[in-house]
Amino acid sequence: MEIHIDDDFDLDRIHRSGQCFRWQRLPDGTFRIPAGDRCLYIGSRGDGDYILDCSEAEFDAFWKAYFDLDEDYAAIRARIDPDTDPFLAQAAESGRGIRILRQDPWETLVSFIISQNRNIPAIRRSVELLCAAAGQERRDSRGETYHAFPSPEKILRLGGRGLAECRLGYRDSYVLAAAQAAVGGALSFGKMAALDDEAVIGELTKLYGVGVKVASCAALFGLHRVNVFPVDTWMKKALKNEYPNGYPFEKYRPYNGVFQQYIFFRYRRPDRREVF
DNA sequence: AGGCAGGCTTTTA
DNA sequence: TAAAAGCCTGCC
Repeated sequence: MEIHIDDDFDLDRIHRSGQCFRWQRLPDGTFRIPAGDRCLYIGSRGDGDYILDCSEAEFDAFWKAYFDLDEDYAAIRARIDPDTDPFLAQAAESGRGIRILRQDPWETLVSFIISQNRNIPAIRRSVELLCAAAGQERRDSRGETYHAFPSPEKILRLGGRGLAECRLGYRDSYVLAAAQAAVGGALSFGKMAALDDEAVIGELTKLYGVGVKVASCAALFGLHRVNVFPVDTWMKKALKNEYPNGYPFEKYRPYNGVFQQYIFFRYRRPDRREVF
């Protein structure tokens, strides 16, 4: 099917924004996007026109929400006053087209547990190894195989020995603990719907191996808490350099998480070997 | 109590 | 050798 998108929407920038680790950019510029147990091919035809390999019914039922297409990101960017915050205005311009995807909470949590103390290529590799080891094998519309992201049960079944082959290092016990919590009921994303952002992060940081940073990423990218502002090593540098007198969180509510993505995108120095 | 140093796996510049 | 979208433990 084909769609037209007027609002900010830049697949390449979303791919490089560090919120998703399974997207692949094919040589022809098309993106292959495994998400949950689905896989989409989407390509730009220019002028906001896109071609997708799914039906309109599947687009309406899943991908429209996945890309957060009901949100007006141009309007969010317009909240920035370039005269009072020139750095953020510049960052938003460099990241124009980034959207906060509505990714699966479990997949997002595990991906960001895996992310700690690693660079993005290494994260991608481990996530793919995990999916290949424990995720259900499927075929996309081109007949290529891909693997769904494994459920907590499947990760438990894989066990510590299988996880070790995913090169998670010391993080494998964290992933296992999260899977146990999910199966045992201690971790329930459904119950978090009633909680405010702070309480959500409080719940997530109860998990072994999940600190404030990973919990913030899971909340922002997996639970779409768009006011949550993850602070990692890059953001620390950015805040120190650009906002020595403090960052105006109150001013940018309730979209602090969106602006965090612009700043992160502007500030992060990608590894030279990152192939996009 | 809350802050801090050191350790933890793996990979790559 | 150091650093990479960190977190845990132990010590003070």
